[in-house]
Amino acid sequence: MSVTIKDIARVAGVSRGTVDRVLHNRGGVNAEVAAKVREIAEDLGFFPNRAGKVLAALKQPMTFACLLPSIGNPFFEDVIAGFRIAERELSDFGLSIDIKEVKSFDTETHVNAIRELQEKGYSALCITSVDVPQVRMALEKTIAGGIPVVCVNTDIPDCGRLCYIGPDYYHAGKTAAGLLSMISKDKQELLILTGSFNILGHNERIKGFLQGLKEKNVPFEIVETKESLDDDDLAFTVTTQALTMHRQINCIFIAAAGVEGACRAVTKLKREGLVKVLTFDDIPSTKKLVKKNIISFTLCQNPTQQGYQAIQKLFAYMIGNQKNPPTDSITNTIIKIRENIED
Amino acid sequence: MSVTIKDIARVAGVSRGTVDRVLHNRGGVNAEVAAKVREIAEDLGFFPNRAGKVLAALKQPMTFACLLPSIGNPFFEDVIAGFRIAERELSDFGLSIDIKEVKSFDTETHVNAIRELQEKGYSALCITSVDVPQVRMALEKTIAGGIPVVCVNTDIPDCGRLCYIGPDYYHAGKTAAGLLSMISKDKQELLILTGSFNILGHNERIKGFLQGLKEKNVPFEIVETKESLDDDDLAFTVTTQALTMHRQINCIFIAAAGVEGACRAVTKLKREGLVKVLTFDDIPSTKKLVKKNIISFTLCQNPTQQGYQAIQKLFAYMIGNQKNPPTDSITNTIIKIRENIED
DNA sequence: TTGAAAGCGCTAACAG
DNA sequence: CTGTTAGCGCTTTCAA
Repeated sequence: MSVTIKDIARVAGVSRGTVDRVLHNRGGVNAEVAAKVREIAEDLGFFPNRAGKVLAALKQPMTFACLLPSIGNPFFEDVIAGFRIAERELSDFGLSIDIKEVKSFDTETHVNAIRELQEKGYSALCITSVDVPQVRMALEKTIAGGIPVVCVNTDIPDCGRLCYIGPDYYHAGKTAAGLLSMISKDKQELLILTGSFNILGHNERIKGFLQGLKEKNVPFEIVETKESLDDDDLAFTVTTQALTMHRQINCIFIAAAGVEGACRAVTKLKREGLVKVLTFDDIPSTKKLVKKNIISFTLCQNPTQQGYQAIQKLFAYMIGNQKNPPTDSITNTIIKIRENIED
Repeated sequence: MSVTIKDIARVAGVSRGTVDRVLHNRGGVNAEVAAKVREIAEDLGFFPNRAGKVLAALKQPMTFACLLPSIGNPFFEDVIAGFRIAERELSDFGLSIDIKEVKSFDTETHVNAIRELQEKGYSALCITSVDVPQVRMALEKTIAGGIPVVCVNTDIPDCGRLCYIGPDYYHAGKTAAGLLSMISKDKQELLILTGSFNILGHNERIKGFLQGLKEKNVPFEIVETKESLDDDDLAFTVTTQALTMHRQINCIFIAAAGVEGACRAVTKLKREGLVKVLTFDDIPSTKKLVKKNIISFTLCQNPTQQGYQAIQKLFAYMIGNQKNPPTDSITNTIIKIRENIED
């Protein structure tokens, strides 16, 4: 049995209330007494018991708010699923979760959403947003107001967030290059399709991909680079144009959404098998295309784990689990081909 | 705030003690009263609060025993790491873990180990063993004696175990075939290296691999099939022999341990690049060989997760988390190449 | 500035 | 057969 505040109180010759006050820096304790208590706690190797804390905390239930640019983006469904799993597991520890969904990565929308959540008095925030000054400032203010924040899927460094849970985009791009170098030794005539030139993650994937090709000595040429704005119809249009104009294209690297649209163009032009398609994530439409062999492989980032871990880490922090202080958690780059796409 | 036994007691007009007795089928309660309590609990949607249970359970701390054939097999180090992570997380819920390591899959050793653990009075067992009648009987007896059992990594069905946590070996073999079909269209002249013809998992991997090749219409011939007994030196010997006798071999499928030995043979005979090597798991020596491009890819099964989940599930069951009754959990088939081997 | 006590939800020991 | 009570570790409130 491990050491409790009761033990500390006994050894220090004070009451449990006093120990509690000291350990939470709640003030109103004689400095000498406080020092003594702290020393004893240290000596005895005291760690608060989570079960006790949780039980006591039940009187003031917690609610976390999650902000996601998920409207119209199926990718986030799995992140939300992760949130919900964690919520269910932690529900009888007094936790509940509200999810605020917005459309797109528009700065103003995000800033407003963050303000709104701050004002509503949530216990903590879990957000996917954009790393721009306005958002960062809004977050800094929230955090200064005592509301901890974790970033999921997209990091916003230097705003005082607790930690980041999500993928390493650059590395994922590089892995795509590694795999491509295994499945083909030909010169790669590339069509690069990105969501937006303004989104860091997409750019990082492309950078990693090109760097990986260089390191692997894969001969390649970038025939075209296009934005899809994560829209399937636009992706269809630009892909059709590119494939028609440049018959030599034999590989499409899709750094973002728009996968279904681009693949529609490939099949419409009857280029299946002639053009390799490399993608990210495994939303339902992408899964289907992997199964149909239109997509060679897709690199996934464990969205459900991201959501799950974010909530768990936040909760552990709130409850004061000092054994595991929050640290960044980079999700693995998971290679999926036809055979393991349903895992 | 959710419904508690206190609520049930109040509504039923009985004491909390009685409710507790009914809910735990501990007997000694008037049948009518019991029925009424049960009905009310059902109506109110009662789920016991884990924090409360855990706190009360602290008076009788639990110890789980884990049985692993891990001596001399580095694969299990990650499984053990998973055990330890779970133990740390659950330590202030009163859990501790003892690990019993044995060498090899010898039946008698396992039966004796199981008997020993049973007699030592552990709260529950978490085992990796062999699916043979003697072991199954030993487990049935343990379970009948009230000690729940989960199987990790290797299943032993029909013995009354709570659940299985581990890979789908057949499926992993099939995935290897899928990947191979992507990286090479040539006829595959195969050397198949297995650990033992008696170990189900190894056989399943081979079956899945061959079935996968057929489905993908990959032309192939099995030049040789050899046992390594999971021993690197033996693997080196048989691989050297096979590669020397049959110069046409261009692909080695290693269904078990012995990876380092087989690869040593490949480099010694200067066949790197000419012979593709396909392996499973990512023990340190395998990682190195993937980085050196000797191994084309290796298929992993998340051993750390296996260990972690096994303990978590067992604990959840013991504490009576009725929201998630224990179910099998098949770990993903994780493809690792040079670029993501360090994930 | 400090102590004492109540209570979070549950279990178990003891009375009756 | 059933109720009462104490207590798991912690927080919080009320007194002093």
